[in-house]
This record gives sequence, C-alpha cells and structure tokens, in this order.
Amino acid sequence: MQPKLKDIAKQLGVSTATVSNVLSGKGRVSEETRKLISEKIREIGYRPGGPGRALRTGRSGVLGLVLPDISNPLFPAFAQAIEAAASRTGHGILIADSHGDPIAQTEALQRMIQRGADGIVIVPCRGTQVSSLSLPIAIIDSAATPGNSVCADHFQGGRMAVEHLQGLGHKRLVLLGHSRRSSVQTARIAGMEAALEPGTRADVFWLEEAAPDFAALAGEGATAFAATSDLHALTALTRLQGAGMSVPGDVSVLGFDDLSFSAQITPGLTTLAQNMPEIAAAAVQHLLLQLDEAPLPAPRLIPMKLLVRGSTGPAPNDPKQNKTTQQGDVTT
Amino acid sequence: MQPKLKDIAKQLGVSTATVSNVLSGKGRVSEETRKLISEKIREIGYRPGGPGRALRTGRSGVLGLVLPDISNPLFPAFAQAIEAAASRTGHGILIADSHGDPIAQTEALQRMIQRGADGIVIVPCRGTQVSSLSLPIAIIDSAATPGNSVCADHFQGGRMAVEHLQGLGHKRLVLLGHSRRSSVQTARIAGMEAALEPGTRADVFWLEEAAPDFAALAGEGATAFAATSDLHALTALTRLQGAGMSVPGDVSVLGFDDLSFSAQITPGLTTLAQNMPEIAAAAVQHLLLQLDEAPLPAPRLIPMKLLVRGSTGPAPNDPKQNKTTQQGDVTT
DNA sequence: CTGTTAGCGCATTCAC
DNA sequence: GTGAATGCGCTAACAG
Repeated sequence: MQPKLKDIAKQLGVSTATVSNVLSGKGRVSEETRKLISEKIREIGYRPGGPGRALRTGRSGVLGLVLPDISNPLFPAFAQAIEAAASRTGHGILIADSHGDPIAQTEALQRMIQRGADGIVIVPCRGTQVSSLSLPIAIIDSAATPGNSVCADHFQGGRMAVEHLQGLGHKRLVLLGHSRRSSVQTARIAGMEAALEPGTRADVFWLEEAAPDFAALAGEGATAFAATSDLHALTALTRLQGAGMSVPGDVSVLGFDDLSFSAQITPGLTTLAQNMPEIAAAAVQHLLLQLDEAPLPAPRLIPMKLLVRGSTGPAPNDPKQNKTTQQGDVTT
Repeated sequence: MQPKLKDIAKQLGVSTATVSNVLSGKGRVSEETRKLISEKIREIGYRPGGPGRALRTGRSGVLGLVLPDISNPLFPAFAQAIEAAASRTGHGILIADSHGDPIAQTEALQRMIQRGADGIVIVPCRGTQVSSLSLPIAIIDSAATPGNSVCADHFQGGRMAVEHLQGLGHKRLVLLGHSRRSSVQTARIAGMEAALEPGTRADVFWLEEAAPDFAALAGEGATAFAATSDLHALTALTRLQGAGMSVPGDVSVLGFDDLSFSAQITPGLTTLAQNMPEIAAAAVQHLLLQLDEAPLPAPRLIPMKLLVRGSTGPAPNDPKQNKTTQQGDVTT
C-alpha cells in the first residue's frame, strides 16, 4: 500500500490540508511545519496519487497522442520528441493507434477523454476532419489541413530539395511519392514542382499506383531521384546500386525525414529533416495555452532542414560543376 | 461538460446505483429499466470517467510502458504490438523513455505508479536490475536477465542465422554486433557461435569498439555477414554494394528484427524477426494475471522466425549448392 | 497560520 | 429490484 496524504498527516499530528498546502506551496504554512512535513515526505517517499488529484482538480497531468500508424518509421523520433516536451512540463503521454481508420480514430479520442486526458495531440488519418471536442486539441498534419496547429513546412522542404538538386546541375529529375492521398506527400511534391527552373524536367511517380523501373529511368537520362520519404529513397538507392550504378557518381538520391538508417548507409542519404523537437514543443505548448484559457495560438509552420550527405552530388557531364562530396553532414 | 452518472440518474428518475449496475452488469436490475438506461446512455454518449472509477476501484485501466530508447527503430513494431494487446483488454498505454539512464528509469517507474498505472511493461536499461515494486511488472529483456518475464529467444535466433548461412555453404563468416554490453546482442552472437560447425570460421566485431572494413573482409575470403541488427546489416550491405560487390552473388548479408526498411531494399534483407504480437500479448497477460492475484507466470521464451529474402544466397564456388533465390519471403 | 468540512465521479455495501 | 448512504485520495473553501 502506497502512503496516503492522510498517513502523513496522522503521523505528524497535522491536518491533511496542511500537508496538501506544503505539496502545492499554495496556502500559508509556517516555515517550521513546512520543513517537518517535507522531511517526512522525502523520508517515506510519498507522492500524491494521480486519480484523487485528477478527480478533485479536473486535471490528470496526462496528454493523449493519437497516431494513424505507430509502426511508421517516423514515429520513434516523433514520439520521443513529444514525450520529452510533455515531460518537461510534468505531463505523461497516453498513446493510441488509429490504424488509419477514421472510426478507430474517433474511438481513440473518446477513450482519451474518458481516461481524463488534459489535451490531445493528434496526427489525423488521411482525409479526416477532426471535429472539435470539449478539450484542447493540437492537430499535426499539413498546412493545408483545416484546423492544423503545427507542422513542418513540407512545401518549403520540397522546394529546398529541388533547389539543392538543381544547384548541383541536375536537369532531369524523378519525383517519387507513395500516395497522392497523403496531404504531406502532395505538399512535398508540390513544393518540388514549384522550384523547378525552366529547362528542368521532372517526372512524378506515385509508387502506390505504379512502381517504375528506377534503373531504366536512369538509363533514359534521369540523373536525380527525389523521394518524399527516406524509405523510398532507400528503395531507389539500393536498386540503383544493385544495378551497378554509382551513387552519387551516376545518379543522385534524396529523401525526406532523416529516418534512423539514413545516416548509416553508404553513401549517407541526403534528406530533408523535420525539426521534431520544435514541432513537439509547439504542439504541447498549443495544448497548455488552451488549458490556460489563452486564445487559440496561430498555426505554426516549422521550416525543414536540408541535411547534405553523400547520396547527392554534381550531375554527370556538367562541366560547370566542380563541387566535391563533403565529409559528414552539412546543414543548410 | 461531459455527462455524469448522476445526470443520467436524474433525467430518468432512478438512482446512480442503478445506472452503475447497468454499466457493470453486476447488480440485479429489471430488464425494463435496463433497456431504458442503456438507451439513454447511448443517446447522450455517456462514458464513465476514468478518474472517478480509478479512485473507487483502485484500477485505472492504464498500463505503463517504460523503454530505454523510444527512438530505437525496433520501437514502432513493439509499441504497436503492446498497444494492440492492451487495447484488446480495454487498457490504455502510458509511455516513458528512460534514455538508457537508470535514474531516469526509476523516476519513470515512480511516475507511472503515481499516475495510477495498473501494471508496467519495462524494457530495462542495460545492466539495470529492476527492484520489485508494489504493482505488477513485466520485464522484457533477454533470457539471462534475472526476473525476465518474456522475450524473444535471441540465442536460438543466432543459431538459426548461422545454420541458414552454413546451409548455403558459407564457411567464412563475419559476425557483427554493436555493443557487448547489450545482453540481447551477446545472446544473439552466442547463439551464432554455438551453431558453428567444425570447418567454419567466424570473426566477431563489435562496431562500437572498432569498425571493420567490410569490403576488405570480403576480399580476404569472408562470404557472409551476420549482424545482430538489420541496421548494421544495411550498413554492411550498402557498403559492399557500393564497393561493387554483388549481394548475394559475391557475399550474403543477414540481419535481425525485420526493421521497416528490410523488405523495401534490393535485395530484400534476410532477417530473424521477433514475434512481436506474441511477446506483447505475453507481457500484457503477465501483468493481468498478476492483477488477478494469480501465481507469477513462468518466464516465456518466444522463438524467432527466419525470413529468407534476397540478401542471402549460396556461397560462391560451392559446387554442392544449387539453390536459387526465392521470390518473396520464405519463412522457416 | 492551521484544522474542519465538503465534494470531485463513481461503485459498492446495505436497507427498503 | 431499487435507492440512500458511504468512501476511494485529494484540494479548495471556509472556520478557528
């Protein structure tokens, strides 16, 4: 049995209210008894129990995190960042997986409310409109999503990707997305296309619909592949390497999200990384501000960051270029 | 304001006890009023609030999950499996990251207790002995860890890895671990070594201590690389491919854990996968049994599964072998 | 400055 | 078969 507030009070001959005051630092307590009580608290390692406190104050100190796919390789970095941001303010994180199913998502939200979550961070399923609830919500999706609270600037990330490639002299690009139903991926591709200079050609493939033959594309003159995810960039890279092409000698490859393996492979994968700590911090702050009845903060767009590694290099047969591959990461 | 039990009772002119009885299905309630009440409950979408229930029953319906590194690429599959297993019994999951720090780990455990977790699944930090607590605990580490509740059979996985390679005619192996302080990795390497037949040579490298030149090793006669993680297998594979070697033509590569990218690359990575759903289910069941005051279940060892993909093939210059690479996954 | 009291939402006695 | 009363652990008002 964990010690209760009452136990402390009884052992010291004071009232539970006084002990509670010491814990919260709110009421007025003499320095003397304060010392005495805090001493005792440390001694027996007392911690105020969550449920009792939650019932009384209406705050559980727990935030919900609802995701469409926990097994997404981007999830670890994201969950870690959210957990860290929440920990910093003394909050716990309750997770749920909606498996991309809007019904499961609604159910998950209800369960978080039921469990007493103080607020919910949600990465919505594709095409889902999160109806407003009776507690603070932070939506992380893409800038185009109505009600979006925070997200990486996927469009600008796409621009930077193509600018980087064009800066290296590439004029024939292949843009790789997985699903055009993903608002994040369409934003990235749109950004890529927006950065296209006259004279640069770019072909878009949605892998969900049709898988192109990467080596054949390279054979037809494409010199750079830009994927909306490192996962697909890796698929392209290994396939090209396996077909005997040199990366980045013959062809450059670029991805998004700086997944766990991206720095581990040879050559290292040039990628556009989301600033997870900042996104997470913004999402949590978004929630806490709402809890304090502050006005709803404006949506935030967090810039993406280009991590130049070894997988991108000068386009072959481009006399203007003489850049060399750098050692390690170079950030822009 | 969410509807309360009292609201329902008042609107229907019954007592809160009756409503509660309907919810739990425990007390005796006439079929008539039961219909009436459950109708009302559905109508206004009432859900019993967690904190109140937790306070009264001592059960929160929430399980804690404490991990040494949320950003580990194995985490998504693991978290998803735990979440699914917990959901199946109506439980929520509270996550915490100990960042490999024993002090943070203890702190995380205390916070879960404080928050009212009914039990905790923990993957301990290296070398940490989890002291027994006042609530159910399930430890997932390696069979050698005292108090271990469930884990994959890493040793057997290691055996299978080497047996698979030897079966393909490989006689010069390179075994790759990251850290010898990891009990999981040492178990896998030990299993690999235990399966060595006379005449097979295997060199072990711990990448944390010294990074070998993979291509040079292959040049000296090694024909197969077995890593304790797909991440390091991928490092080896891309480096070998980049050096112009053919996988699996010249050299085979094998990993562990079937990470997200393993099936996506070319060639697909042959790997030993943990049965996450079963491990997760066992861990959760371990907790629930303890909650029911059942005797502590015996530790469980879950077998690992060999997923044969394209990265392993017959050893070169081995006339006895004539196996061909299979299409897709072949499980053993 | 400190103690007493009441009640957060719910499940469980025990009378009726 | 149903309702009134009680208390889980805690904090916020209010008395003292």
